[in-house]
Amino acid sequence: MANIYDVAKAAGVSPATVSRVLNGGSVSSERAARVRAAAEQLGFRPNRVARGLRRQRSDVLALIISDIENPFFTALARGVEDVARASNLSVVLCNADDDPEKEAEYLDVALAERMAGVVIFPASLAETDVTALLEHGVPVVAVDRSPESATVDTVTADDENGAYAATRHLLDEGYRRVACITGPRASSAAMVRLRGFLRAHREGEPPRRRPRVAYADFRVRGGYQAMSELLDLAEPPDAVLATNNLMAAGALAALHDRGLRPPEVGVAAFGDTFWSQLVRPALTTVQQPAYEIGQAAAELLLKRRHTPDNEPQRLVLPTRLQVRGSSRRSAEAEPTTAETSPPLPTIAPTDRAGATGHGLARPRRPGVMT
Amino acid sequence: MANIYDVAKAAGVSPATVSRVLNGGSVSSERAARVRAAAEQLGFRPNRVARGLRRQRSDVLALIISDIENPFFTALARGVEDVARASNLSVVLCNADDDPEKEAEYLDVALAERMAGVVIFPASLAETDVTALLEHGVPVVAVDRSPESATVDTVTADDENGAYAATRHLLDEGYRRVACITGPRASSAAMVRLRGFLRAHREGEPPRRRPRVAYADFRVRGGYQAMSELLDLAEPPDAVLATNNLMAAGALAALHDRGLRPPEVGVAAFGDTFWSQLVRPALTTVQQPAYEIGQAAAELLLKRRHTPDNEPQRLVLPTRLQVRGSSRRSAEAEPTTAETSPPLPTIAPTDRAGATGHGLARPRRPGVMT
DNA sequence: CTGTTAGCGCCTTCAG
DNA sequence: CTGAAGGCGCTAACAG
Repeated sequence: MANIYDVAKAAGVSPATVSRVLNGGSVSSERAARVRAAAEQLGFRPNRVARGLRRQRSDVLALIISDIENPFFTALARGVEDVARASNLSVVLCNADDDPEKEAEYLDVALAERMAGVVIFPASLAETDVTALLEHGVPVVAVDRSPESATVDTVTADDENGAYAATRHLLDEGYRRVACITGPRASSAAMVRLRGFLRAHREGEPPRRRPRVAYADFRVRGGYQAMSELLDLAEPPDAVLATNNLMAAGALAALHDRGLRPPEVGVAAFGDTFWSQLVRPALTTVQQPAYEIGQAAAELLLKRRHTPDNEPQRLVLPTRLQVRGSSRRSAEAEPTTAETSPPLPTIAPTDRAGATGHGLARPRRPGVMT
Repeated sequence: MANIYDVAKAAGVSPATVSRVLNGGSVSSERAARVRAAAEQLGFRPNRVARGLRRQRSDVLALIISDIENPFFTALARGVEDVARASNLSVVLCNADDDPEKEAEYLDVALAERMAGVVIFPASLAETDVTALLEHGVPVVAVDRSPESATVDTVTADDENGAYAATRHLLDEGYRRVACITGPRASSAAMVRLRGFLRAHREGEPPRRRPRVAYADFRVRGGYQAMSELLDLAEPPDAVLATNNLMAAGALAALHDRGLRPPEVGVAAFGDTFWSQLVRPALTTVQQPAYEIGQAAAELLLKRRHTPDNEPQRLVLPTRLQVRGSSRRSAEAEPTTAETSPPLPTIAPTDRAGATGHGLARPRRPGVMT
C-alpha cells in the first residue's frame, strides 16, 4: 500500500511536500499537481492511523447510545452527524444495548482510539463512568441525563414541562380522572415526567390530589398490563398519559381489546413516532426535539475541544405538545401544536452566553425499504 | 498520558515486557503483577492508534447502512455485533442515509482507518464503489444486494420465495384479485419481490394472468396512494401484497379511510415490525431474517480475513411467512408460521463448504424509553 | 523468560 | 517554498 514516500519519489519531491499537499500547506502549484498525479497513479490513500498517532488526535467522534431500535436515537444521531460533518468530523455509532458492560467497552475503545469526543446517552446513572475519558482530555457530552461519575456538558429535553402540558391539556379537555403510566422508579426520565404530570394536577382548577399512577417498564407489554389494571379499578381513569411510546402502544391495545376507543378514553404519550399519526384516531404526543438535542450535543462537544476547562453546561431544550384525535373530546377540526417550554433554551447560570443555536428540525426523510 | 515506557520504568522492566503483559505473551507472574500495578497506578491506557499503526490492522469493523431508521438494520446490526464481539472486534455503525456521497465518505474513512472489515448495505448498485477497499485488502461483505463495482461476498434474504409464499397464501385463502404494491423499478428488491408475486400467479391453480401491479416508492404516502388507486379501479383487488412495511402502513390507512377492514380485503406485507402485531387485525408479514443476515455477514467477513483470495460467496437466507389476521378469511384461531425457502441456505456453486451457521434469532429485546 | 532495537506512516519543527 | 530529520506509542524480530 503506497505511502507518502512512494508518492514523493514518484513525484520527485520530498515526503514533506506530499504532506503539505494533503493538508493544505503552501506548495507551488506545479509541484502540487505532480504530487496529485503521482498519488492518483499509485492509488495512494493517506493512512489516518499514522496521522492520528502523529497528531495525537482523531477526526472521529463516537455516539454511544443505549438502544439503536429507539427512534429517538435515530433522530438524535442525525443531529449529531449533521453538525459533526460540517466540521469535517466523522461520527460512528456505538450501540451499548442498555448494557453497562458493553457501554464500558465502547468508552474504552473511544479512549484507546483517542477519539475526538464522545456523545453518550448513559445506560446507567450510577455505573456509567466517563472519568477516564475526561482525565485524558477526551471531551464528553451527555444526553438526556448526567452520569454521576462526573459533571459533564448535558443536553436534555424539557420532559417535565412536556408532561405538564400534556396532562394539563387532558384536564382542559374535560377528562376528570387522568392517570399516568410511567416507567420504573429507578429511571430519572420516568420520575421527571411523572413530576410534570403531578404538578399539572396540583395546579389545576380545582387542584386534584392523588391522581392514579401506574409504574410499568417502558415496554409494550408493561403498558398493556398497566392499562388493563387501571381499567379494572372501581373508578377507572377516563384518560391516560403514557410516558413513552411503547407503553402507549400497549395501552392502546388494551383499550382496543375492551372496546374502548380514544378519545372516549383520552390518550396522550411521550415521544412522537411515525405510527403516532397512523393509528386511528391519531395519537396526541409530547414531541422531544431529538434532532436538536443531537445538534446541541455535537456543538457543545466541538466547543469544548477548544475550551476544555470551562464550567460544564446544562442545556434544556423545549418539548412540544402535538394534539391529535386521541385526546380531543371537543370536535375541533385541526391538529394543534404548542411549545411546552419557554422559547429559549434554559442554560445553567454558569454560562449564559453559550446558547446553542439549534434551528428547526430538518425535514424528516421518510424511511426506505426493508 | 502515560505510555508503555512510563509503565516499564515504573515497573522496572522493559517496554517489551509491558507489551507482552498487555497482549498475553509469556511473562513471569511476578513481573506481570508489577506491570499491572504500575499501569493501574499511572492510569495507563494502551494507545490503539499506535498499535494499529504498528500492526497494520485495527480491531474495529464498520457497518455501513443506508438508513438507520429502518428496523431491518437495527436487527441486522445486532447480528453483526454479536458475532464480531465474540471475536473481540468492535463494530461501529455508519449511517450513509441513502446518500451515495456520504456512503463514499464512510468507505473512505474505513479505508483510511484501515478497518478490519466493512459490512455494507449498498446505497446504490451503480455508485457504490468498494474496489479501493478490496485493492487494499480490507474485506467487504455486501448485504441484500451486490454493488456492481466488484464481486464481493453477499448475504441476502430469499425475497422471491417470500413474496411467492405470501401471494400463494392469499390465493389459497380464496382471494381472487390479488394485487401487488411494490417499489420503484430501479430497486432490485422491488423487482425480486414482484417476481415472486408474479410466479405465484402463474403457478396457481388455475394460473392467473396479469395481476394488478402498482409501483410506488417504498414510503407510507406512496402506499396510501397506490392502494387508493387500486380501490378506484372498476374491478378493485380483494387482497394486496405490499413489498415493504411502510407502504403496508399506507395501504392499511387507505383501506381504513374507505371503511374497508382486513381480512375483508386481504393484506400481507414484507418486513415484520413491532407494530405488525399491534394493529388490529394483526398484519400478515414476510419476515426477513435480519439478525441472521447480520450474523452471516460478520462470519463471512471474519472468514475472509484469513482467506482473502477465495471465490466470493453468495448466501441466501430463508424468509418466513407469518400469517396473521389481516389475510385470514377462514376463521382459524391460531397464527401460523412457515418457512418459505428450503431449510438450508442456498450457496453459490463455487463454494458449498462455506455454509454459514446462522442459528435462531436471539430473542428480541423490547425497546426502552424514549 | 527478558531486553534491545527498528520501524509502522505521517506530520512538524528547523534549516535552507 | 522546500527538504531533512525526529518521533508519536507500540509490537515483532532478534539476541541473550
